[in-house]
Amino acid sequence: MTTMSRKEETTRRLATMRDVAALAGVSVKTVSRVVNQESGVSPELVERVMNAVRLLDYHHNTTASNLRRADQRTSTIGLLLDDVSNPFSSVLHRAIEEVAREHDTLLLASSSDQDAEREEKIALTLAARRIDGLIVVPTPRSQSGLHHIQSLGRPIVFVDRPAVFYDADSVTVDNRYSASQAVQHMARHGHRRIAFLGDNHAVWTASERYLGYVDGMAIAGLQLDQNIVRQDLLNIDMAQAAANELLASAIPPTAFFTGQNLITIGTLRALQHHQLQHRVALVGFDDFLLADLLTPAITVIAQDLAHLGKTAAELLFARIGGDTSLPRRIEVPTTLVVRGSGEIPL
Amino acid sequence: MTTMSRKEETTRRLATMRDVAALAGVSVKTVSRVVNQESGVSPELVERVMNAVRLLDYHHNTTASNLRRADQRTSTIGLLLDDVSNPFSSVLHRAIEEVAREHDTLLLASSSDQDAEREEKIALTLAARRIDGLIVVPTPRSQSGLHHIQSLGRPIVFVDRPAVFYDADSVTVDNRYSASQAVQHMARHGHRRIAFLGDNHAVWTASERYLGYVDGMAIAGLQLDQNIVRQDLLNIDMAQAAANELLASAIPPTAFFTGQNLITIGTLRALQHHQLQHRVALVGFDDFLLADLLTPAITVIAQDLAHLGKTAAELLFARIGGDTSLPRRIEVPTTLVVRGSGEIPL
DNA sequence: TTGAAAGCGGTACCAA
DNA sequence: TTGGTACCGCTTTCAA
Repeated sequence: MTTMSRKEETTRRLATMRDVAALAGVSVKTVSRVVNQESGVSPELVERVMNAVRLLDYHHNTTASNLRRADQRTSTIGLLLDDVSNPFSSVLHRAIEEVAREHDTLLLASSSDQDAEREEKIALTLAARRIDGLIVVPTPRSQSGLHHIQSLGRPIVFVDRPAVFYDADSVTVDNRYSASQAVQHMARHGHRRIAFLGDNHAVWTASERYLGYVDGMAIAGLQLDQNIVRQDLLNIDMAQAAANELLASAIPPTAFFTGQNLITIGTLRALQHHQLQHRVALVGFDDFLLADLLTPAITVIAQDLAHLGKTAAELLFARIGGDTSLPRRIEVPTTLVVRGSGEIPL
Repeated sequence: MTTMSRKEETTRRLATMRDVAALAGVSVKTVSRVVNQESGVSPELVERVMNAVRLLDYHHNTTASNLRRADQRTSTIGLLLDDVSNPFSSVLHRAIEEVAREHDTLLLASSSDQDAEREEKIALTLAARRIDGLIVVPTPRSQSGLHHIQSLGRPIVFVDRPAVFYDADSVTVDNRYSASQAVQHMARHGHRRIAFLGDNHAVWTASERYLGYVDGMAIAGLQLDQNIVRQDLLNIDMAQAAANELLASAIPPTAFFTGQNLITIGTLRALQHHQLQHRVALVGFDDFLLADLLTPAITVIAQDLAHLGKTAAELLFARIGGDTSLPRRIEVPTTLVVRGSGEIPL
């Protein structure tokens, strides 16, 4: 294995099929056949071509190949997430990657930061790269940007939030039902004054979870009190502040339902600050690492992200493969994971 | 905004520059100029071309464009991580994405699962796509696979672990020094019997951290005892079992230095199981969400992953931009975050 | 079984 | 300022 100097490498032109053909003394078409492992080439020629490939360190050029190819596939799909670094997105990413690998497909992953403008810009460059399809967690004001992909005729599957196009697929969880279950769970342990702390209400999941909270309160026969409802909490600190404020109020809640990961953590901080973590009940939406190691351990509604991602990816590849059946709206189930914090009695 | 039926879309051929040129009544070259925002086209023609673009819903084809382009850039870089879903990888991913965005470059991200064979396969398909460069967290037995990228003349930057090519750049943290600091920190609080729990010793970071542990013990004047050293702990459960065993032994350690995230968590579980979390000291390598919310809060050596990723990405883009200076081995500093668990006295 | 020539959708080069 | 033509590296088509 000889390693060349950087200069030599960048100077030298990469070997093409033409070069390989010349060295092997065959036509370009024959090289193409061998490289693509097509049948019907004599073993002798295969041998000669392969030798030339090794000698010249030839590397196939997918880009050029795709240009002329009949199916126009790039073996690449786009993945547009809120933020590749948050646990929700990255676990989803991994599940999708596994399915993609089975289809010999690579992922162009990007973070939209829930910004529709950024989403559109990314969609445009993905369209220019002629991706085979897109899996997207849409931003609240999505819509127009993703149209670039659709007008290419490439399928889109929406994840975590419903499709913004009537003819696209989506895979979500039943946020509303799950949330109502969480509230009823605490009501069953005697709580009547259950607070709701929620994310940006413009986000579909957040509003659905709020509706579920309302449902749950109604089903349990409890009075809704807007004084113990706080929405649009965008980070840990805001959640912590909101929880602190409620805990310090005249008639504090005896239980909390938190609509998202970071909000649960912020609430936890507030409870610890007031030394109330063993007296006030808490159920959070979304599981998180170490939830079982805290004292008390945290009861949560867990989404099966691996399932969510796998389902979305399989749906996308079915579409890429030519499945033209009616658009589907798939809902994957959640699980109430009982660990302690949600079972603290009144 | 009209939405077409799926059938119509897949049937219809996508508009090309030729189509746009025909409709606008100009040459293809003029369309190319307008689309690429080159100067020197009369405003009137720009207008006509843009109208045709909109009318035909023309989308530029990067793939075809790159084929003839002089610089042969694909505006895509590869990112090869252990596992896109683990927090370490995904935070790194995000930091790199930010820098890439400034260069209008997309990321093809993949998980190697520390498997050299998988790494090679991915490297090969990335090479075929003619990525502009690669950022990689190499697998323990890397080497040959990544050669595919190098022989293309594309730069590689190694992250978290040293370069396997003498002429490539790397960005790491000083694992050995940091680990020795952690050990000395606990020694300063009176501990003499400090256990080491480590990851797969074939992984460079793991072995460096073990060496740092040895250094730290020596500097603190403490005796090394292999009975309280456990390596090759590959997951939370193995770490938990190892810690349990040590805690139940005749002369248990009074402090633990854990070489990695999941090992810290496994050890934590064991300590909680034995109700020893307030009596046995613990410092872990790598910070993690909620480390500050546990009781006691966990003292850790934190890596600045955003800094690590940003540095690697900037280095890569410098190389892509033509920087041919000598290979660099950059080390970014770590921080000892004091939170409680590491300061439990003997 | 093998190869020659045309063409995929653009850009480079040079002439008008 | 605008356009014609060759050509990027590969696949397709069709003939030998």
